[in-house]
Amino acid sequence: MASPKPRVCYWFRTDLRLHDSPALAAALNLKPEALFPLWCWDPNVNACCSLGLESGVNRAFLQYVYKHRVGVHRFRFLLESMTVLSDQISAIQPNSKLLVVRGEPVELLPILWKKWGISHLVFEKDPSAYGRRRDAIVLKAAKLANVTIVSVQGHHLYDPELVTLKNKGKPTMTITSLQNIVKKMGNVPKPVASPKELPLPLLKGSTKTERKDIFLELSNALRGTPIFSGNCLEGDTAVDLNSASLGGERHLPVTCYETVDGGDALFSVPTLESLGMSEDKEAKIKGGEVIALKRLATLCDDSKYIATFSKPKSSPAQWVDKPSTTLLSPYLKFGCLSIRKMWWDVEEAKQRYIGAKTEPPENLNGQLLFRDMYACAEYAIGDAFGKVRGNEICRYMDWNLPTVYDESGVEIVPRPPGDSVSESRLKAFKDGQTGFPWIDAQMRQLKQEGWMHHLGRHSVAAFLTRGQCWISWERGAEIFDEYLIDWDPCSNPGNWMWLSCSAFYAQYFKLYGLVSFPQKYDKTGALVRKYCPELAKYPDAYIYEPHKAPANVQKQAGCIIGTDYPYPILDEKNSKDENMARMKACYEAKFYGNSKEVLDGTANALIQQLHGLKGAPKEYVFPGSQKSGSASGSGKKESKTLDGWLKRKANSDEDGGRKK
DNA sequence: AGAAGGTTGTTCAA
DNA sequence: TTGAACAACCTTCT
Repeated sequence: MASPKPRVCYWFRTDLRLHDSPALAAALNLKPEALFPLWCWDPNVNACCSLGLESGVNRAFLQYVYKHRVGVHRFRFLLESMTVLSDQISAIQPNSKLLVVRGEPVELLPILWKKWGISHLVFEKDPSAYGRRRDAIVLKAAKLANVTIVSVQGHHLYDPELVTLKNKGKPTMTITSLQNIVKKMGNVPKPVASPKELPLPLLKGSTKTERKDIFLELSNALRGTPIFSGNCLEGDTAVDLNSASLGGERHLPVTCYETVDGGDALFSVPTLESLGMSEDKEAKIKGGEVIALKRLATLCDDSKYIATFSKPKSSPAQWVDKPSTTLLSPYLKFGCLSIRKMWWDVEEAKQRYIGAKTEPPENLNGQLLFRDMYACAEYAIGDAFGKVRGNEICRYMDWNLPTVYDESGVEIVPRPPGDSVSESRLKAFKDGQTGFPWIDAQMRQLKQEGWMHHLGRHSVAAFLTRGQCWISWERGAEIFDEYLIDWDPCSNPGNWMWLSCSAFYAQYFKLYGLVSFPQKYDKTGALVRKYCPELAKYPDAYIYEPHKAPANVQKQAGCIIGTDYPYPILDEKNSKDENMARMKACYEAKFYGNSKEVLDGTANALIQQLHGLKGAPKEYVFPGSQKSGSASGSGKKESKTLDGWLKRKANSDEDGGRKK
């Protein structure tokens, strides 16, 4: 007896493209009689599917949701990418498009399978810890529903699962070790052809031919499907999980979950307004496969640029309008651009160039290998990769503002405030108000554009953690998570651990200067002038340290430090010297995220015996500054500092007592 | 066990 | 422009 023809649901998550999609090719190889291109818009985290995150299947998972922050730029980029994808589908098959359903994947998919008569669910493998956990649940549901799941690697050069297997389950901690492993796995697979045609998303036995009728029929089949009740604004999860971190950016009512299929606009892509945010017309980095491919092609036309690219030499002092790097990371993140296509197009352009060429790890494809390295390390470590606690590769430091856990090891969300000096430094960092123009310009660009050059990320990450502020890298990673379009669950924590010398990198005596480093690339401070316009008229000599400018220079530049631009929040050199000693102590202590002393809360006391520093950092008052009228809020009263210190001390005593 | 290497520091002297 | 001192970390390879 011949088996019935497959009816395939293709679930888009990490792969918003049609070109070089091995998973989509696998779906079409099934020769399905119907193909449903699906996107599940998750109510708990909104963008969670694409972000490789867990949906709110139960309360334990919601813990993760609380921690997740998505700013307006990433939402916008995602919606644009979905719209372009839908248009690309319609360009091949005018009577099909991206079918966006609003609801929990785990709840909605079984309903769709049944009502649309689906036999196969096909998707690109999501190797992140959360993706794996979500897909394991979907797999169970599929077994019950007798639906076959086909999952195909496509988000990385090599399958992190296979690399980890070859590495005996260990995380890849250096780029050379990754290179040695993948050398034995053969070449990066060549891109597969884009589909020329797509089957229609027709119900069983349907005779519909008109576009609108087809979608109406699909919608009618879903009639009576309960609207997902877990809207983040209701019930006992009554925290607007994203809005809380949007810094007031959300000011419209969230309406995107009022229907399962988008109502009259059948299966439409949600609008930014329906997420409670307003349209951003100034946005420079636009989503979608079409722009991604065009950008890659333009870059590859310049074979000299491709063949001689060297990351350490690319300038972090050039900004998003004319970056020294490719600006392709947002497209790789959402799968608008296939990483294998990029790899081979870059190789081809490199072949074309005559002359001295760069090689991995410094060259472009070397950068792609780093992305794989972090993905493989995350695969081996699992959930703990994105945090300190429980993370076996993450060296433990007695950071200020650590993530706080209750007695049973559950994260307390939202995080209780830490010492007031560190809290105000963290806020100044996030807002680009530290009084260090190089840091402030980078951070303001991040917030404004959703992007920062890789070496700029290095500068600000080192500054916030081991360099100056001694604030936990988890706080910095959260800010990046909120603002970066290209935020990735592997690369971002990985790089924060790198820069804070928690993992992957250990030469803590090498540190970026807040003046020397940017001066290497640009003595005129163009990036500062662009993103800190109040400093635009400062002479080059003071552009990276305006607080050193004499009063008459400040006056002439029309920007008085302490009034129009903040005093530095700390002394760069003093904090650097102190923190190097702290790093030495932490390295001596040899605690990791999974050490007993970390889990039982005794690690800090032991480390502090080694470096001799106790309590919260002292408020820094810029020498000669007036106590009043400070823009950065420096110049707080001494008693307040002492207050914070006492409070922290009381807290830590209590913690110690409780945990022993 | 010891040496070499590690994508991407700074400062100063020659 | 190049190289050494700074103070000395880690992982990987032999």
